[in-house]
Amino acid sequence: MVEIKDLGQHVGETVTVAGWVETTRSHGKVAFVVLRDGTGLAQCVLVKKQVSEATWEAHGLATQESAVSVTGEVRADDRAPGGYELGVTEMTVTGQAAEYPIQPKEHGVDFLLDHRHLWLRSSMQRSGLRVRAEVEQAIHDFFYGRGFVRIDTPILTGSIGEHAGTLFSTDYFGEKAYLAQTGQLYVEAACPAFRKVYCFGPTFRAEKSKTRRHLTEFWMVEPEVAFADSEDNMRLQEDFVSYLVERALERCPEELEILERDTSRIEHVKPPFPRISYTDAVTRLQAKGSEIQWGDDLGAGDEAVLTEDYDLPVFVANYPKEAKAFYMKENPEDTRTVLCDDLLAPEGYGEIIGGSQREDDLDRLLERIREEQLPEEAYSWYLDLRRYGTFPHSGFGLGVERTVAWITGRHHIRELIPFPRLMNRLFP
RNA sequence: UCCGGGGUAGCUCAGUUGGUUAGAGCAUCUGACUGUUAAUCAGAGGGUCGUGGGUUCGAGUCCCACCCCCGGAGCCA
Repeated sequence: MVEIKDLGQHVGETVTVAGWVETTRSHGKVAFVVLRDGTGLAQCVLVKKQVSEATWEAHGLATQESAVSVTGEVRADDRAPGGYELGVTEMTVTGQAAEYPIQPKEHGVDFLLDHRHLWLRSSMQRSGLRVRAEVEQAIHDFFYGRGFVRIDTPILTGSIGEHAGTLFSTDYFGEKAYLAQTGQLYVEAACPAFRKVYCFGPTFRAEKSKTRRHLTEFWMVEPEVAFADSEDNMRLQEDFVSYLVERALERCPEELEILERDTSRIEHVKPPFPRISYTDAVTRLQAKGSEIQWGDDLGAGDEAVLTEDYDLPVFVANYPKEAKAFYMKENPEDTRTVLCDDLLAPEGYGEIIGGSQREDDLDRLLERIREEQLPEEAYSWYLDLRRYGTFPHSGFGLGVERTVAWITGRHHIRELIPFPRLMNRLFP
């Protein structure tokens, strides 16, 4: 059996391909079947006089998305999508499809999400998910190439990452367990073992967010580097994000074209990215008429205003302590703030990275845990990391779906994960 | 949780100041056609107008309550 992507190497030969019917067009004595096999599309041409009765009848049974097996001669033809077509000698329907719910036309989002298991077959969805897969591979390649060790962190966890209110809880043999909302604390623990580590997996947030940027289950990659400060951290981030964009451009040009992505918007994404401090950002926003006060976290509108001046992702660094998580290191140059950064993607895609230098001083970390009224016992093992050879270290988390949404130019991140979990959607 | 929009055929939608038997396109089925590109043409079947109540001679349309969906805010990646 031949894969459709290789048809060009078999011109003049008789081959067999198998796949699913995208559309059929019948004309009485000649019929066209467009076949998708997962590697490409091929137009199959049936001429009534030249095929058996069984094969001619098979085209009538080949309803949209039926699985079929087709044998025929490969020939080059400009009229065929892809440039090659199959002059059919034999076709059999191996899995006839019932009336297919998704038609080649506009559908509502709710309907499509109800049929996500079928929607995956559509060309835009195939393209978006293929870019996702490429970006995920690029993530591994980037870190592997730089000597990082991958650490798989637990999904079921007893300790808490950041804020208790946004955790999913579940019963764990009579005890309460939480679905991880970050692997960070665990990669910090692995840092003294391997120096440079990262985790990559699903994370869970029970936030009641209904926006195009939110999922309750999303994938995050979180590197952690020993002896790296906040500046080193941002340099790693811009190198990393640039590499992901470059890989998608290099290896998914067809997918980006199907997605109608204007690639000129991302082709120049290369280090360095602009950096502004939180304090400067507030001044700038106030000059533009924002009501924001120093100490407030940046709202979605503020982020949009800040990014509109750039066509690169923008770092906003050193937020007020109160707006950020307990584990971030105090900024020695302005103790109201912490050494951290958010990376805001252009074109309104929002925050794709949150990173920071970690607090490595035991007493200050303890103080912050108490200030935030977090359960101290649950963090005893995390505090041990400061007791036994504490060291400066930094890391960040990059949201895969938001990043891929930006790279592909898709409006909503739910299209960039195979089976999105949203506030009101647990099926399929 | 708050603000805004919406729910009519399998799907996407139209439906006038309340008025006879609720429409269109696509999909499905039947027929015609030897080169289509979301083929075209002719015909057919297909409806609990989100749910419950109310006003009215008469409600898809007006009123009340509830359910569900979408978008945004907050929160975050």
